[in-house]
Amino acid sequence: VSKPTVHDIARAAGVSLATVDRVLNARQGVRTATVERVREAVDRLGYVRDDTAANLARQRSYRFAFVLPDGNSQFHQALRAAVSEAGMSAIGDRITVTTRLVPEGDAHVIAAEVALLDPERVDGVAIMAPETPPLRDAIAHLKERGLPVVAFVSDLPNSGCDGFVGVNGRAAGRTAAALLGRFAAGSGEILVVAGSLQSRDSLERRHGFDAAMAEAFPGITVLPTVETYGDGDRLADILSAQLTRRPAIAGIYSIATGTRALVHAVAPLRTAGRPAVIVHELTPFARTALIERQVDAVITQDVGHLARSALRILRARRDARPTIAAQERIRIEIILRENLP
Amino acid sequence: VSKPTVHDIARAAGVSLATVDRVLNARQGVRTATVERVREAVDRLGYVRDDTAANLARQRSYRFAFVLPDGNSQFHQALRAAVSEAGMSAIGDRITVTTRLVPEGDAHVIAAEVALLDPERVDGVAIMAPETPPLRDAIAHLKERGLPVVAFVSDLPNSGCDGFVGVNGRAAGRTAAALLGRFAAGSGEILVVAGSLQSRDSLERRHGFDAAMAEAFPGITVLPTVETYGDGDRLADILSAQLTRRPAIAGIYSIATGTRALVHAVAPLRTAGRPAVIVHELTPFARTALIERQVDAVITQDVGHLARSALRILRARRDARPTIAAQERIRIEIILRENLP
DNA sequence: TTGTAAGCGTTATCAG
DNA sequence: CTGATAACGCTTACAA
Repeated sequence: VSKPTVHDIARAAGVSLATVDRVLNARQGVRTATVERVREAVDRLGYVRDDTAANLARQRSYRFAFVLPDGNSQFHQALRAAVSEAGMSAIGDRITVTTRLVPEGDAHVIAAEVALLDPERVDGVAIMAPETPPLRDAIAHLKERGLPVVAFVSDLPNSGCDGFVGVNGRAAGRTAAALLGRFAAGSGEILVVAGSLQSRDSLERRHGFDAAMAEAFPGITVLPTVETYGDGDRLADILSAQLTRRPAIAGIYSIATGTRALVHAVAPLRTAGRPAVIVHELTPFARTALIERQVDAVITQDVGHLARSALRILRARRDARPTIAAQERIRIEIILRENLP
Repeated sequence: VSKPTVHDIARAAGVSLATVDRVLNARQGVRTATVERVREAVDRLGYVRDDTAANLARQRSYRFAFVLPDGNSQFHQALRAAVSEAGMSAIGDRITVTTRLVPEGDAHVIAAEVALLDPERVDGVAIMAPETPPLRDAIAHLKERGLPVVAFVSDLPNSGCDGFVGVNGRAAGRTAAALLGRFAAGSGEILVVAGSLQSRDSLERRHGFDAAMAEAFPGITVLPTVETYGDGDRLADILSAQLTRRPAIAGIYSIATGTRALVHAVAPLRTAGRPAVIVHELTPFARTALIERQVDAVITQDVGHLARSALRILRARRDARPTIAAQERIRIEIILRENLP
């Protein structure tokens, strides 16, 4: 009662191993009648390909390149660490990962770096970068050469990528709103703070946040975004001014980078957990802030999951196989002090 | 520059394949000097064994058995579906999964079923059942025969299992408390409802819930548990009586089974989302209730992740390999309407 | 104590 | 269009 192999199929269908292999891998050059005969044998015997044997024979190796921003925020660091770790533990599966760091804002340098990827030496690419015309061109160029490309963390909806590994920004913003609206008991004012509001991600979050607030918490007023441009002192000044001048402020939402400065500025002004504070990305800093009750909730995504998922998708694309959708969907996670992993 | 193989090692050490295999697998019958020579070659060339090839040659297959309760709640159904699905997609990795359903409460029948598992025909076992003396004995018996056993969903801390795949019940209860306390704005009364409060899981959740409430929300009173024993009408009566008699009720926590009856009873009595309702396990029913705003949050665990993790751990144990701890940690997930997967 | 050779279940390269 | 036949990297009788 052991599992049927290609030999069994070949015998049952009265053909050779090679022919079985051809229909199994949808190669051409087989008569339709023969294809049918093999197909029939396959599902009569309940054949399933042994992937480990297949991989062994295929001798295929997967060289994947990640293009990541060189930013030195804790989130960026965690992301790079996760990619590198996923790469390490995937080496047993014949996959090797290389990472190219690119300057965060420079569209041309990024595009140039992507264009530099040699389809002879790379089997797939994951890119985390803002979508720009030069980048689109560079990606199109890679795809012409048959390279699978996935958007990583930030979506690239108009670049014809083979997939997006990350979360929906609007939904993430909506989630923050639902939580903060309740934490603020449905009334008062909300301060939204951003290191800078340039990125598409922040904008999407902001849209989702505003929409959900308007729908579910009409009693809440969301104030215009405070942008800090990385200036911690300026932020501290603004915040203390706002918080004393506007006693109705019931919640603060750190929508993008700059969480650290924000928390440092707000923490000394909080009393009995008010105003409520919600931030993005479970970095070491955010974890500490959660434990010390300086932050009430963190909306995050699992960087390990992101990295492993990108690898699985690239490999599947490379093998022209489908992926398990449910396993690859990245969750928008809500972390409180109590369910900290 | 390709990865070295046993052949390379054999050549470098001036011995045969078989000898290399012997020292690689720590088999005896090799002169110490030879062992040394091979060892030297191994780490000079940086050899790492190709596990898939090894498993292929070894013809190793993994037959894993899941012992699951036959309960017909949606959570139980989802769990069984997830196990079966994980089994399906693991068959390419030489893993075959069988499931034995056991009556939920009957310690002796469960133990008997576990004792029935034949170490000749099964390579590992995952068990979801309450911990009882007969079950402990049955597990001890399996482990004597060298079978890996993991506790699934419910921990079996005193049975000497090789691992636990699931979440910490106290932490789950704490999470519910943190959320419900805030949703209730920190004051008022909380009703805790349970289909029945027998199970260890419910007790752990309740302990965590009470502890976290007392710590963080002194202004909240948690009322004694209402047990319903599956009687929906009785529950509806109790709830409507309580809710009219006690206007201070600000939140309801469905701690275990019986969510369905609870939501049906409470929904018509809710106004403007008060009292807040939190339940466990993201079943199809809970999902609908979330969407229709009859429930405010669901504390859950990913059943697909549970099943796949159990499989990975059993396989690793069987191969005497370590597991990636971070990947196997099951998260306590908080699901709102906005971050519904 | 060591070596030889035949697999494991696929895929790939040739001829026919 | 189809079929032998040789890999892939490792394990494992069986011999020496």
